[in-house]
Amino acid sequence: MAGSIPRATVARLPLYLLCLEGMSQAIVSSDQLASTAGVNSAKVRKDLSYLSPKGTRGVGYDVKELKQLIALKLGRMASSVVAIVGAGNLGQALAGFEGFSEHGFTVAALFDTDPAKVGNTVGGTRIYHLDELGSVVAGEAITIGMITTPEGPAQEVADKLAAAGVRSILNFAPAILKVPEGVEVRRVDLSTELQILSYYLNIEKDAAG
Amino acid sequence: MAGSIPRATVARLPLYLLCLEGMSQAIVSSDQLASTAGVNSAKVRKDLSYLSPKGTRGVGYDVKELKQLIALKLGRMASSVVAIVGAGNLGQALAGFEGFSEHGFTVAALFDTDPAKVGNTVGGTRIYHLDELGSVVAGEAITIGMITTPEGPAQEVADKLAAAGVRSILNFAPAILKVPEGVEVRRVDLSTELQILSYYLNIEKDAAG
DNA sequence: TAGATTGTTAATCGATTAACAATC
DNA sequence: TAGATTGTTAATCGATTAACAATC
Repeated sequence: MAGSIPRATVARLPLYLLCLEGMSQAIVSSDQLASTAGVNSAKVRKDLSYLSPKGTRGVGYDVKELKQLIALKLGRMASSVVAIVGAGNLGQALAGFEGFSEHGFTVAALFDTDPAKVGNTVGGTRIYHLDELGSVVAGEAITIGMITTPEGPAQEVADKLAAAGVRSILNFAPAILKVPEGVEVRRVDLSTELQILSYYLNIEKDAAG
Repeated sequence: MAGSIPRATVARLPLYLLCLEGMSQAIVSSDQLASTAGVNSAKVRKDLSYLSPKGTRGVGYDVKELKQLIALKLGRMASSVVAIVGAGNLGQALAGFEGFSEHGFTVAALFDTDPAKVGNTVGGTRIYHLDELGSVVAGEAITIGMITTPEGPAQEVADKLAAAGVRSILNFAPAILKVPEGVEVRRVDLSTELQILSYYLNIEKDAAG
């Protein structure tokens, strides 16, 4: 079963893909990939073994084959359609982010409640009113939702996304969302990241001082 | 020594803080905090025990006291000064992100190489030329750098930040950065997050179909 | 005292990695 | 065959959590 890949391994697959994309060679060894990715080579081999063995002993892995295999496992072959809720600075920035299309994601719609924004387009993507969420999600076959609203409306937006059938949410709002069973939420909290950085900055100072 | 707090615990402290900030009550039990944060209550108690015991048996934790204690441990009492390199959509969005100032971070400068942007201000923050990085970092006492450039120049920017004495980098570019010993990098890769989401989206479909 | 909840121990779990047989 | 590197085992490590004595 596909679900038997450990979460830690799944989280590293995009990293390996990123490393492979920057390589010009045809064959790569686990040692090379490991040092590029900054991890242990045994870990690389173990991680890749979940994909079904694709390396050649004594030689290494075929870069092109490996890229396809990882992309396939990540479900990237069938392009996913994304909606962004919250057409503020961050939402608009994400709507224009080229990295998404490079990895098989299409931003099909932005949503907001501001009448001054609704109806406009950002980089070719139309801004709809939040009330239209249900019909647009269905019409555009949207499977991933990104929440870029402030903290206040985040939970309500999550509820609407879940009700519309969206099962994957990437949450940029500084809020802990309650969602029904079966909905996967990943939180990307910029101040959390900064606070973690800040902690290590300070213990370094302590150690030095 | 401060560094003896496990990395997994450090990564959860901002989450607890976020949960506590949303609470109106004066006292909270590990059970309540755990269910709000979505983790096990034994984990909460263990995590908090690294801060030095602050709870009262039979009662719980004082919310206000706990907030201050976590903030203190995270080094947030002394506000950190941030530079953002790359004044594109994402960089400008981050420069205007209120969440930073709410958590004791000040964005002191943006950097870019585009002559059309240099000299402008975004939400009160000035855009400098990348060549001025060294002097501005020193002058503004910048300790954290955020890289919001495309993949191409990301490594060069990291080199310049490290050379300027910045020891904490938050990297939004889809690139694996090589940095000197002692520099902490956290990568925030939006397509990585989407790919992980996409994986779980697909195994769910497999299980259902 | 009786009830509640912490702080901590010890068992468990899962992830990491050294080591090496398999094999190209 | 000799050299290299995979795939996998088994040991190790660190994080999680059930359980409970301590104690408010």
